[in-house]
Amino acid sequence: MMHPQYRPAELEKQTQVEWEQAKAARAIERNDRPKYYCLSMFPYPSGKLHMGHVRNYTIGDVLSRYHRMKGYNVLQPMGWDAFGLPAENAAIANGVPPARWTNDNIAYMKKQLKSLGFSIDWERELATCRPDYYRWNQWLFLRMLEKGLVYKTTGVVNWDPVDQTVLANEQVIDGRGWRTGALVEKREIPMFYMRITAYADELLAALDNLPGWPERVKVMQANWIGRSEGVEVGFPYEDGSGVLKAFTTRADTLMGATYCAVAAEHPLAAKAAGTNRQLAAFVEECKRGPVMEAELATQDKRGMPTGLYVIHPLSGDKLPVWVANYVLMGYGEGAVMAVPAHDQRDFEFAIRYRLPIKCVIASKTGAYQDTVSPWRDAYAAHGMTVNSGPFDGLEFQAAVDAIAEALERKGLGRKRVQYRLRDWGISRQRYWGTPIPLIYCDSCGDVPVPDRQLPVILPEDLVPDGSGNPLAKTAAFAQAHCPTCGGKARRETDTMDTFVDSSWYYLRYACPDNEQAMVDERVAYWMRVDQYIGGIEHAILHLLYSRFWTKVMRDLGLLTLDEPFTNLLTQGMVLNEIFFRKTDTGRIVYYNPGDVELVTDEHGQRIGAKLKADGHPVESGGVGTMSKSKNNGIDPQALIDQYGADTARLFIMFASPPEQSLEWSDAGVEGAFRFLKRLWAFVYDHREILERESESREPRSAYAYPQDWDRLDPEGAAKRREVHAILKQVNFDFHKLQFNTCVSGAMKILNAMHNPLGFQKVATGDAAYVDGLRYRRQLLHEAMHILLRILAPITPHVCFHLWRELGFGDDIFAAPWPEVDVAALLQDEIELVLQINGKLRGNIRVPSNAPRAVIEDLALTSPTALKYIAGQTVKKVVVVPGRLVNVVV
RNA sequence: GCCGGGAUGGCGGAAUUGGUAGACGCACGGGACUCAAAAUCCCGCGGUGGCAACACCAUGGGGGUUCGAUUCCCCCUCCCGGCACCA
Repeated sequence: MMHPQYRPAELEKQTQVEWEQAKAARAIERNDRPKYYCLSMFPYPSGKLHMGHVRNYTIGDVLSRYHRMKGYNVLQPMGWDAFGLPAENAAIANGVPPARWTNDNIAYMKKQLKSLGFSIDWERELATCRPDYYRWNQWLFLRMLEKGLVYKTTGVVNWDPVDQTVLANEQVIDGRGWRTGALVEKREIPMFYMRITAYADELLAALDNLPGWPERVKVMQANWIGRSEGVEVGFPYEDGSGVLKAFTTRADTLMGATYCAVAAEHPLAAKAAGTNRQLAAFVEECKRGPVMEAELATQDKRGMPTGLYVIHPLSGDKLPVWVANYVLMGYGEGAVMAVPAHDQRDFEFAIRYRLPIKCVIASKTGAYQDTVSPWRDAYAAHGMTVNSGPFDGLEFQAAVDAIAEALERKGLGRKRVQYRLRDWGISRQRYWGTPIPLIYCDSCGDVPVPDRQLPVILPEDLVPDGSGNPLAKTAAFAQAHCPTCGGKARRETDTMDTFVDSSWYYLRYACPDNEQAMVDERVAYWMRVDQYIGGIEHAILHLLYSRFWTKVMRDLGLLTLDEPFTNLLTQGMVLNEIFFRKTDTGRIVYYNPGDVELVTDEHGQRIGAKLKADGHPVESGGVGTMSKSKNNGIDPQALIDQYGADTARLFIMFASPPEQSLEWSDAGVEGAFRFLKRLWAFVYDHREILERESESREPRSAYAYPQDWDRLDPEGAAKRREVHAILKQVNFDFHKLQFNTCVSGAMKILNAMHNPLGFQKVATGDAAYVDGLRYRRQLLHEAMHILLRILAPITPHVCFHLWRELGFGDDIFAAPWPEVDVAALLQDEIELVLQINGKLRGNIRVPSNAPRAVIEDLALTSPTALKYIAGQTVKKVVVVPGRLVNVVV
């Protein structure tokens, strides 16, 4: 018996249990149909799902279910990005080991994901904090070490002197440690790096082979890699003891170089500081420097002479070498040739320290030649070389070529490509991560842990207290035997960056149970990921590292892929309004939108907002991403509890297209709920007709269109045309991933079915009427058949249930995707828009197959056209087939 | 500063990619049902003028191409995102 009311709570629960028992989402490798790997970025198990997760995974589930119905063999897996800092912070706060906190969170969030009805193959679940996963981080690390793709060198970290611990950038607030408030120092410690720069060229070039990625992500990656072509110039030291190397993209200005500048960390600076106390103090000050990158860009250009000189490679002039705070050690050679006339930074520096300025590039108008003064700027644009001896009179490229060639002849330079991208430092002085598999022996040195000793197990019972790394204090972990000599040795206590974990998890879903190998032939079956869905915040690092990792594994012979993700969808943020009040003391207090009521005028236009609790006004701070600090979050669980998963999914998919930001609206949620109630009530009201119609059909022909549709009455035929036109549009929109209009299409079909058996010509007892009724029932049956299927990926529970309730079949997700009956779209007569001079003036009806001349004739002789043409001559008639006629007079 | 993306009713958003601007939903107004309210259902709903038929205006602002522009081109304003002493 069908219940008259839509009651999502029990319906969804019951449906989920059935799906789980039937293993409906299980993915099995098979070759009888194309595969579709649909991947959503796995969550960090922070405690409970937030709205961003719900949106992300709803998009993934809609695509998965849609493709299943389209006949694809779909894999939709889920796992946990389970290592990382928050677990350690929770441990510090609550005294619970990170492992337990993490596992509890995973259990809770998994339950939440299930309650949303996502068709996830849980048999493939993985968590990066489990040894059977992270052992392969260690294993591949060792392979990369063997290949020279991992190396060890010193790196700079943020050091909290009170806690004696390393801080992540986000733990440094205004230059102080987040817990202790102590001034953070920069420290140099040995760290492991992955040589991502070796792949810079390929990572950049291959972006062109990713048509399924959003343009902005590709641009962001390209900027991050930051390729620039230039020339490396050697400036011999005055005493002949060596050469100072500098990289420049403006070799055409080399003849205008009047000094050289090096970074504070440059060896030359250290050398000069050895004999110069003042300089040593300055170098120290620069090294400490501002922590925030933004401050770096705004600070004054300052410097100090080293007292050392270099020789200009082409002119032979003697140039002073300065230490300057605007030169970065991390880019190029950590040294620049300074051309004040043609570089704004060098210009400001030269003005400040009264260094010579020499113009060697003339502007097109010749205006920028010799005149240089403190109140004008450097001329940084390209131009013609002047004052450059043998290189005079050349345009940019010619000048660069000539100068590079001259340098090369002297062995003091060559053309070179420089990248902004730096190698990836993966060492973290943290507990909750993958142990780096290395052992330090006093007699044998750095010894990699042999494969047979993998995994290096991370102890799970430690409780960090915020000071230092607990691994280092745990003898059972830190003490080890040297694999080579067997003597006493120390184990590496640093762990890996969690970006390592997420760089290859999508491969492991294909073979999570393989204990013998990192990947196997099932990876070849499922990869590449056909659709990847996640937040734009991962546009650079995660996606770049994953691409890098894939290429490394390819070069190690483990994969045959070049790229991991074919199509990428970056979903928009979930926003909500921000409400606040300023207290007397000027402090801002935020109020949750759920506790705020809008005040409207008599036209329903909002004029303000007030707090429900006290009725006093609150101010609106516009909309912003849902966050704890702004107190504008909506708990998905409360939403599911109140309305059910289908309503939550429907609202999220309907409110805006997936790539755009989504503004929360309680009224919108109500609207989505109302639609599902209306759908339920409609099915309830027509269930008997529909069931009877189902029974009258051969099961096999349930999806095929009968041949006798032409006996449908004209009004019914129009409705049927409308349904199929909507279906056509919905198919197009699903293909575009524009789900909001897919929902609107479903709504339109229900609206079109309003009063489905109503006739204009009511002739009771008339045989024609009875016959007509039969076709109307058939039309209703077909429309519901289509409606439920296009809505099923979005609101699976209710559609699954109604499908069965109406006797359409046992499992809607085993039904094929509905196809447009092109015959339904045909009409004898069509309506064209009639324009006069491009302005809409009316409509004309023409036979659908009318030739152009007939259409023109009908248009020109129509009463509307005659009225507007009156007395004027027709210059031209534009006919757009099937759309409009434009008469130009 | 450089790069990228936007701006459409009171609101979220449509417009088959150059062809009826405002689909669908929300909000609001009117009506039906009800003793009443909620729920539900029906009708209306960009602006201005008009009793009306209808006319004019309207896709951030200004110009252009075109029979026709939300869509293409140029300039400007504002908003969002990324990068940023990158030599």
